[in-house]
Amino acid sequence: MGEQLSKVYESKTIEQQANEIWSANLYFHPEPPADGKDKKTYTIVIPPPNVTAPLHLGHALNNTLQDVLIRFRRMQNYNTLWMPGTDHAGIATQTVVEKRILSEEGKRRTDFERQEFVGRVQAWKDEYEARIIDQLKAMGCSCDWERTRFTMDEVCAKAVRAAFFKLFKDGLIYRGKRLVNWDPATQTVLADDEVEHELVQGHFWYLRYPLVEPVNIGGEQIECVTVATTRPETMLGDTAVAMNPADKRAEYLLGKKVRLPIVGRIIPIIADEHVVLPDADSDDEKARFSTGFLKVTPAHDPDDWEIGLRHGLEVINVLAPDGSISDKYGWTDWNEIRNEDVENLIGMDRFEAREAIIEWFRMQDLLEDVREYAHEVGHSYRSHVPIEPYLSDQWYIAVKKPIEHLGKKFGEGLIEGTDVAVNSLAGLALKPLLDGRLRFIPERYAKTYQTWLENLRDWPISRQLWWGHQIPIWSQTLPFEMEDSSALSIDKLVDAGMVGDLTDKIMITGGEYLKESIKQGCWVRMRFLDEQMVVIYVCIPTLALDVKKEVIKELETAGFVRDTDVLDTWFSSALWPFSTMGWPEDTPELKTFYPGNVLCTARDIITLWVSRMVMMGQYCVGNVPFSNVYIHAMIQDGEGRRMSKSLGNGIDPLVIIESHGTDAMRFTLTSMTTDTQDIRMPVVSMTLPDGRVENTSPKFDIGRNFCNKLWNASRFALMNLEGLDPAEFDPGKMDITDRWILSRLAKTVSEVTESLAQFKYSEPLSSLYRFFWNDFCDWYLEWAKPRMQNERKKPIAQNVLAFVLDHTLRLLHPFVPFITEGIFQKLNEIAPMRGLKGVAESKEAKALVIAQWPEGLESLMDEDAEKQIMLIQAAIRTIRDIRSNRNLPPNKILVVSAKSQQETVEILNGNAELIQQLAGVKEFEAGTALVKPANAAISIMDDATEVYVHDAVDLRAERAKLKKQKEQLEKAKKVVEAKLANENFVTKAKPEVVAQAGDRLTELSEQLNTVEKHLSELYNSG
RNA sequence: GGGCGAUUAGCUCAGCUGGCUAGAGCGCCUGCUUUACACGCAGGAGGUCACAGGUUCAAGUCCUGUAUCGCCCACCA
Repeated sequence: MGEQLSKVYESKTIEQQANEIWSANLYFHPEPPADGKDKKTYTIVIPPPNVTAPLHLGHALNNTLQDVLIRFRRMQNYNTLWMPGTDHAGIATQTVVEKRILSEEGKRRTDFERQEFVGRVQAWKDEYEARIIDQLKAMGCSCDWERTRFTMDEVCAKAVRAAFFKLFKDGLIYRGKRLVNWDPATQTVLADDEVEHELVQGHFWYLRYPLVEPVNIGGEQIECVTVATTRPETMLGDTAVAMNPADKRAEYLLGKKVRLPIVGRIIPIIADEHVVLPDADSDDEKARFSTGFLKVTPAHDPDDWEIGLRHGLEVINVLAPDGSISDKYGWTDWNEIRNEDVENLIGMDRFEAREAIIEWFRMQDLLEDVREYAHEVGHSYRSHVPIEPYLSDQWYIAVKKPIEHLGKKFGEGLIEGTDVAVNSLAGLALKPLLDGRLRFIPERYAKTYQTWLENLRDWPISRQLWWGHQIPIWSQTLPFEMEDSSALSIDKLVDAGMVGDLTDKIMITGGEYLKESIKQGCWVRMRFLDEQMVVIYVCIPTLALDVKKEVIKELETAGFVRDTDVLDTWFSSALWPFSTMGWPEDTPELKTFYPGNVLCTARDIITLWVSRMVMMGQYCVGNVPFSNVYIHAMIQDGEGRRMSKSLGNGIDPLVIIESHGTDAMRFTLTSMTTDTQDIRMPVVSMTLPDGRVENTSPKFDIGRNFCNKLWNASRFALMNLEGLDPAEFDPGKMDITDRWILSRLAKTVSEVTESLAQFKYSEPLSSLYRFFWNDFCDWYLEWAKPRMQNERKKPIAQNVLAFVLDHTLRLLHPFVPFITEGIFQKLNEIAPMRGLKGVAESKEAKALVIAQWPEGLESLMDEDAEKQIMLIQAAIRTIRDIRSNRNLPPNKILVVSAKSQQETVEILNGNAELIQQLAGVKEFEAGTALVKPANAAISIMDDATEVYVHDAVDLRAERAKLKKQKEQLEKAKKVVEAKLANENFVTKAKPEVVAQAGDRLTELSEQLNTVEKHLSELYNSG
């Protein structure tokens, strides 16, 4: 016989004890089945948290939701795997470490050797990874900790190289130009989300560009075209002037040439839809400022870059990395155009040059106008200087290129209504959505995914960082010789037999080592710079093997250099669902647990992450990585703002765990999870016992109150379960409250099971809440109290109580795992054998975490019992209402009678004891022809049952109450009558709806009659 | 600019295929040391479901428009 539950619920102790049980038994560590198959599996891979910082409340939500699913399925006997791990988060992590080193040591990244700096980041990662894993454990996450991965660990790194190699070999990785966000102050590239937009009070300068030959438009001689710009200094790199083909002036000006001021470059006037037509009255600010002529600077503006691509314009870069004007970084026509005016500008900072150029235009009378203009300008979030779009070479993945050898498996041609090939990477991700193999919950998010993929552009994957997967490519620029220089393309070379497999026909001096590297599995590609020079790229599949090390050594001896860039963080994230399982090896894990079942994440990374995982899962493994994508809400504060460090409105999950307990936190988070896109959580501060002041939310009290109630109800139950003997159970001896609570339990089981399977959280939890609190605690336990004192009734009540408690714990376990496990362990000690012999069994389990999920209780549903109890409850509420209304003290024992129709009378009399117990009534009697005692208070129930509480009359209160009731009834009756008088309603509405209205009218009439009768009696009696 | 969403009680939210006499928790009011729980028990007040039209026998629910708020994506000559 065990000790009872402690008087006070202490979350910390309970959490610790449960964690010990779970980890000692490795319950979260599934083995791939020895026989290789059969058991159904359920897999979730964690969205790996970034190692930049400890977890926040959003993580708590995200991981709680996953854990609910995993625990639910584990109890349903699935072989469940929840794969945990963390993400190296390239730029974000590198930045936080750089910041810390700068503030603590005053050093910059460039003060370190690469290896040394990476070591520093590694140290940060080790610290935060450990903290994050601890946090996840504290949150109760039932991850398979034995399989914890990190996106840059050896297993994942191998997958990254394998995937990269595969893409490279398939010709999907190429080198291309791209405008990046350049921070001239720190001289680094910034990701888009590191660019802060600030409203800047700037100017629009209107610059005149002289035409080479004047043009006559409608009798008017035009000497110049005027362009409007906010960044005049970029004009040095202009290579065209564009106008909208719909512009009236277009027919005279298109194809004409302009002499670019200062530079003297002759540039064409071209047509492009992108140009906004001028309109002084337009709502569109651009149209108001536009002259209809747009200077095109492909090297210094993203839009212009696109225009340049469309028209094959020259790209001239006039800036040095520090933001000064320079002829050294891609000013291709410098030698032809150089003149004194331009040379004067060289070396000037971009803003200095801006002034100088404006001044030049002013002097030459080419500055037509200057207008004030407020606009958003991207600034570096680090140095706060305006960012400069800067042209650079980057690695790309071709996402729309059909992959020939996948045509057989995935099909060929375009997906209907799109320009996406089925067997392109984009197609591989899009098709499963369209044919239903991939589903979003809520469904609306499928649209985000679909539009993104349909409009996808090639994926730039290189980043100029040190922290990340270094690109596994060695390259060298070499001279080459070829007779037919007009055919400079890889395809042509292949055709000419010059490249082939690249095994033995390399025509580059000293190419022997390439042969060897190819023999070792490397893949080689070429890119021709011009007619003499070619870049040779060698991709190495994996660096794990010693033999590859030798290849590398040879390559490096021969002058090849490894690319210094690293891969975009999302590249390794895209592989996460299978890199964690050991791909490219055909591991038992991969065979057993891939593809997974559900991915659970927030909507902001549907495009960045979800789509890419599907893409790479299909491409690398040949199947979608998961069939369901559950998108949960994002947590905001009470004002609807995102929780963030800078606003100081964040809530630390560890603080809540400390103050309210993990289960309370989980309860609150899941109860708030409906399919809305945001959840608001009012933030207030609280003082912890040790004096710390921290943010919290009153919302968490809901969870804490629930846990406290669960603890106490269980404590009470357990106190009454000593000596329980299932052999003493006899189904025939169950009373109506037993039948009722079992029926309610059975319904709750089916509701919870069904809605959990549909990824609902708030719904099953509120079913459980109602069942546990309102049915079980408020009614069943109260009714059971006296039975526990009765030796004859006790065994039945005990057995039902134990069964219901046992099942309630099982149902609640996915949501509040710790407290339920703790109580379950006690229940096992005090009442090890449970089950309702001949009615339902309760499968034994050493621990709740692996106990069987309730099922097959349908036979316990009992409409008769539910109907009767509902009536009894209504009667009790009516009596309680009178008591409260008439100020009858709670301890005053009442005498009550009731008048009703036969059926009701029988139910009430048959259960008089139940009414007496919970309404504080000493005598209760119902009858069809009872007369109201003169001094009785009366209340009329919905079914017109009249309840008389003796010796409690208060004429004034009575009249007021009945009068109010009468008014309400009359109003309601009128509505129903009007409905039924409407012929359209009677003929067109569904028959059951009409019948319902009819019943309702009868009920209302009866009630109203009764009320009126008593009302008139009251008046008659003075 | 494109897309997605929200607007229901003082607060945070349910209300799914139209049938509603619109619900829950918190907060508020009244009463209560009822031997599991005051993190509790019993009772109660509180809503022209953002606004304007429309469809329908019937609209919180469907359609159109307006307003306000929010998010994502693109962009900012």
